[in-house]
Amino acid sequence: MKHIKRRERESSEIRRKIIEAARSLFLNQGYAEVSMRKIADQIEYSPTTIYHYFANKEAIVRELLIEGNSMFLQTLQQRAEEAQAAGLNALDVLKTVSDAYVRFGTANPEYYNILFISNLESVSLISLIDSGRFKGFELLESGLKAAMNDGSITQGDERLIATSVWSMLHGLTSLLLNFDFPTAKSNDELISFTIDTFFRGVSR
Amino acid sequence: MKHIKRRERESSEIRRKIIEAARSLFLNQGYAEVSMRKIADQIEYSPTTIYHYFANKEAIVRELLIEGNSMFLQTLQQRAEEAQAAGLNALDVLKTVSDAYVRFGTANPEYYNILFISNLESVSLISLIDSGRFKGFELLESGLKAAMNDGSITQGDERLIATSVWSMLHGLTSLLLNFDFPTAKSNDELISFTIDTFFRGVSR
Amino acid sequence: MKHIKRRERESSEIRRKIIEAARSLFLNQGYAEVSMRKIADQIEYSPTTIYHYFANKEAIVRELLIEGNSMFLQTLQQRAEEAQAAGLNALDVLKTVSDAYVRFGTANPEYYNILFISNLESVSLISLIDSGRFKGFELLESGLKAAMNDGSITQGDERLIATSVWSMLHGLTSLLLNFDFPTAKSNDELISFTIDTFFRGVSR
Amino acid sequence: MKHIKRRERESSEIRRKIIEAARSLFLNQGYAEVSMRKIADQIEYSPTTIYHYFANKEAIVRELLIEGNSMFLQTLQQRAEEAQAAGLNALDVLKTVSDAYVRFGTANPEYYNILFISNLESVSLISLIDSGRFKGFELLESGLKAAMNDGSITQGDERLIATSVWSMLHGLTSLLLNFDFPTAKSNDELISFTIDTFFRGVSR
DNA sequence: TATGAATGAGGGTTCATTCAT
DNA sequence: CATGAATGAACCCTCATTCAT
Repeated sequence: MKHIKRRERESSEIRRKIIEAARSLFLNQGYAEVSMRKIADQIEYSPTTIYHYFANKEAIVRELLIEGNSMFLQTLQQRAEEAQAAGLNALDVLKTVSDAYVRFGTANPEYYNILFISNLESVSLISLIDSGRFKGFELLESGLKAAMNDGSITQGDERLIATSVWSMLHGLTSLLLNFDFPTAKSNDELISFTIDTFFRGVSR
Repeated sequence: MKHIKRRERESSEIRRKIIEAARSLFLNQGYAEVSMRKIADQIEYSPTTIYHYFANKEAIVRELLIEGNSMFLQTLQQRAEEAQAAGLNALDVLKTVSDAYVRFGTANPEYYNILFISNLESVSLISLIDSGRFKGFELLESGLKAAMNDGSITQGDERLIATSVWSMLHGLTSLLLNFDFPTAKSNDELISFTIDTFFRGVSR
Repeated sequence: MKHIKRRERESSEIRRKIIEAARSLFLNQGYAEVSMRKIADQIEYSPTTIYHYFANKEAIVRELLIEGNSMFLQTLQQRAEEAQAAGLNALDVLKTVSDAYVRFGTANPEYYNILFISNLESVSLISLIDSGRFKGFELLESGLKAAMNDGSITQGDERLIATSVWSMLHGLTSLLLNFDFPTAKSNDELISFTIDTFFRGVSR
Repeated sequence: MKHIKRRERESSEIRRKIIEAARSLFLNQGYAEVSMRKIADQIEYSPTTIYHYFANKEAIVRELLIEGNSMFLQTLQQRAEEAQAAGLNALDVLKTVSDAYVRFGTANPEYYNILFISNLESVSLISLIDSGRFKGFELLESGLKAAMNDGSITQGDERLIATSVWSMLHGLTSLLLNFDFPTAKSNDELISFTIDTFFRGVSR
């Protein structure tokens, strides 16, 4: 009985509305500035109603975080597989994934920001350790290892290099999200130039 | 308030205390979590007193932003001059400045975060356009131009490259600030590895 | 609700569950801290369901009060009868009942507290006048009369003496319930000492 | 400077009003039913104002508790001293103090209830251990010891006897507070009868 | 029968801010 | 110059309860 209850509630339309409202509000105003009332107002329900679907404010962000993380990871993995299927070499696969990282972040600012801004104790803990923010990291590490093995990049500590790559990608994404650069064209250029430059730096 | 000269007010000791308390609180708790009362408590004055020195909460952040920006720029410029005085070539000067960027950011998280996190309408606007966050950028651009001229890096659009460098540096700083990496030693490694890698990518 | 006979509803299993959950919750958390939702959660039904069986929160307490009162009375009567059957004299019967009073109270804190703490207007009114909290009192009065008649205690206003005994017993119970006294052994000692002392005071 | 601030605030008239309003509300409605808003309404100030004088709701009860406790103790001590000064023997002093206990409780129901009902973690802890609810108890113990020494009551474990006396007194007070007994006259009778009876039970 | 949906009222509390002194 | 007093608005959240199904 409980399962039915839960499933029904999880697929509820209102639940969806709440999540969507929250996503857009969190994006535009930040976690602290978003109140349950604001979410309620946006979906035109009473604040109390929200508590039928989520235990508290944090639960909403947690859901968004998990959702965002899962989408993020899925996107990266898919792009990686496509690239491999297309016969790209390890280095080009890495570049493709890197590109996908930045593009996901800039295309889904609401998720990317939640993913990285969350100061929420429980959320951070869960997410960081548990919910696989590092699975994307592992993808990176294994990609690097493959590229080292096929000789396209120099040998080295793959954990260090992966962190370094991540820094670059996060910086790119973050800047693109937070500053208005002139044109979309220059964004593309910036992304590919930065990625190319970095990987040229570790290439043989 | 009327018969006090502006200079006097600005150099007041209490004003200093407010700024310092705010800086440390913003750092530890984030903008949204810091209240006027908390600042007042910390400096052991009444909340009202703060309003003698600042029109409102935002004015405090604005001041911090300006202060932080100025310190940031000064630090970068100083390091650049030192490096030039020491006879380093253009590329090494660039690397030195880059290193200084990350180190300032990680050593002064209170400023760096305010500089970049500010969702404050007026602050962001002012800061970006007005208060010269781009002066640091110009430093970068001119450094790159010099390196192109002396042939240590490849020719290219210096605006694009500067943005790219900035991305990398911001990503590094941001990650170092927001995640706990194992040891300080690995931080140093990460910084120099990333910077070296990037510049190797644009080197001849 | 209409086509169900009252008896059926009253003997429903869910009804029982509600009462039991409420009893234990009231005990552990106090009336004000217990919510319909908490009761519902405990029995794994929806809050709404409770309203099929009870008009409101107060009705639940009222029921508990009546139930507790009946159990209390029954226990006291049974002990009195047992004591008489065992051939104890009137004074010893009184002591036995007194002992039973305190033991019931400490063994069933959930009932005892509801019986005496209820600030609920309607509950208090009903209970005091209606629901026979005084039947226990009558038991006491008749026991005292018997002891006066057989000469084991001094003559006197039995209503006054009964109230006095009740005070003592309530005080004992209340203290034992609300304060943690060192050991169970000392509890027994305290009970028998107090009862003995009091009755020695009215003995011939 | 801080001391002045504090002293001024502690002697503030509004603070007094808050305490008085709270005292009467707590008495009539119980801790849980009393809200900051209700207190505020009663004194015709905004709820926020209360927070200028008390950190939170609990702090108000704590103050009442301490105040009540101190008054209670003082009353008992004073009566004990008076009795001794009047040349009463140890047993009569004990009876006088006992009488004073019940009379204080019934005359100050708001304090007595707070003193004994407080389920508040911190309040209970402090009060029970710290704030001297047991100082009254010590008074009792030393009174008993004196009476044992002068031979007016039987030898025995004074801790046990004191607890027993306390039970009786608390029971009396509690019943008198919670139930409406017919007349004031019978209250007096009940009190003296109960106390006399008990002490006759431990007399030689 | 039992429930999911929904809410208005109210809970304690914190906030930035104003104003008279 | 600094403050104490005061507040309205908002915060997250829980409550008992109703109603249609």
